[in-house]
Amino acid sequence: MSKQDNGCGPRRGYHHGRLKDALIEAARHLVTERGPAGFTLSEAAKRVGVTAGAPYRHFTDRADLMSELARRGFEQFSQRLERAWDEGKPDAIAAFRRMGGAYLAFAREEPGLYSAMFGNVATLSTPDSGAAADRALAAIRNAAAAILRQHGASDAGARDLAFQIWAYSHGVAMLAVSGHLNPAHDADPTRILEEGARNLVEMSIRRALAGAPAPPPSPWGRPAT
Amino acid sequence: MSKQDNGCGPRRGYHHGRLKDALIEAARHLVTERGPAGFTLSEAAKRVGVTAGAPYRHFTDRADLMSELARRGFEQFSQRLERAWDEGKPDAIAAFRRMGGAYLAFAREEPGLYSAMFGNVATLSTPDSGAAADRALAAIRNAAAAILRQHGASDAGARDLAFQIWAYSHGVAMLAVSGHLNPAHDADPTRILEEGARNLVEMSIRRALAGAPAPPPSPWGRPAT
DNA sequence: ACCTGAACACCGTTCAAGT
DNA sequence: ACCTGAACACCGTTCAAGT
Repeated sequence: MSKQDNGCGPRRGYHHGRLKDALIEAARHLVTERGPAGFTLSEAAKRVGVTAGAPYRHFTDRADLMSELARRGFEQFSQRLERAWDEGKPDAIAAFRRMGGAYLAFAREEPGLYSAMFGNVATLSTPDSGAAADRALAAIRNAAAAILRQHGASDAGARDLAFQIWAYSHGVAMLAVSGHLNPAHDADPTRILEEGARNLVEMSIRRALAGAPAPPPSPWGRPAT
Repeated sequence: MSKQDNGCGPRRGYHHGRLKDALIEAARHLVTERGPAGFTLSEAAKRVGVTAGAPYRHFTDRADLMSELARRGFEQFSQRLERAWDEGKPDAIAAFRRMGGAYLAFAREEPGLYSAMFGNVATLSTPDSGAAADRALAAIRNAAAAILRQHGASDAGARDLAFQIWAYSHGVAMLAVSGHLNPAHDADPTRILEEGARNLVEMSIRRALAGAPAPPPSPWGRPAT
């Protein structure tokens, strides 16, 4: 690897060497700077010093590159969630709160990447990126099950709790990233996420301990007696 | 209005007459068919039988049209939420559940429009569309306050509950629309929304009745005793 | 006041030709 | 095997010119 560069910036020789990685890296930067819609294949190619047609040797089209970017995003995302969880130490509740913080932090640090990951259906519905997304959900489900068990409840409701926590985190993250939830308006995303997640978890524990894993569709407001 | 058409399809005379409305209507269809990213100013112009430059007599640019589309979307959205709420009849809980159903139904019936509304920050951050969005949130907050009051609690926590419900509904709606939450995978969006929203509401009532409107940041899992 | 027509820069994509 | 160069259709945007 004497004639090729480090993957960032134009290269010298005729062949690039690591064009695929370099393009994805450039795409990540573009998406961070200008959002998923602002990303352009041509500009990514130009940034790594290559012609507009060159990417088609490595990706079938623009959507394919986006999908690969999303896949890597999900992989990184899952790792950060798992690291924050840290096997549930020192206890499931504390670890779970850390994971919630990591979720929101990722979305806010990389809003473009996060939007690309969860943006369009078609963009990321390749099998690979789907599997990576599943891993993130699995991390949440794993944590939910640990919390229920630690509180002496059956973890039968872990799946539902995980979906609730995921949807809630996603909603808070998206609203925060899109500016609908601003601290100035007395709506600090971190606080909203913490309190709502706590409510979902606590209620889930209560129901599990009450022995009604799937309460029938009755009018709510008070627990089914 | 003898020489102009009904706003859909090509017109006959030199002047269109209702170009602005016709363009927005065409945009709505395009966004429904192909998503917010698939919408093209040129095609909208072509569909209503006008040159590509004509829209610039009514909109400053593509983003301006999108913003106006989002504004109308929010207006419609707010109306549907308010209609579903129906002044809280017959009781706040039942009305609230109806509103949740209306929320999800809107997002699923008009996924493109919903994505456009909540998609990009810059796209809809005009004052007008912001105000329309606020109206939707106000409807939710109003319902939250009614629920708390009906249960003999102070409505001081209505604002927080509204944000929680909104974020949760948004998360479920987005995951459902983007295909991450599919019924086949044992994750029916309607059920997830119902159960989670119920948990948030019930927990909020419990806390309000316990007299702790804003619990301090203590490790959760059990209510602050 | 409202729209056309032509123009410009830019983008996605293809493909024969170069290394 | 990998990239260039030229080409095509398309898009956003501008603007002088038409009605």
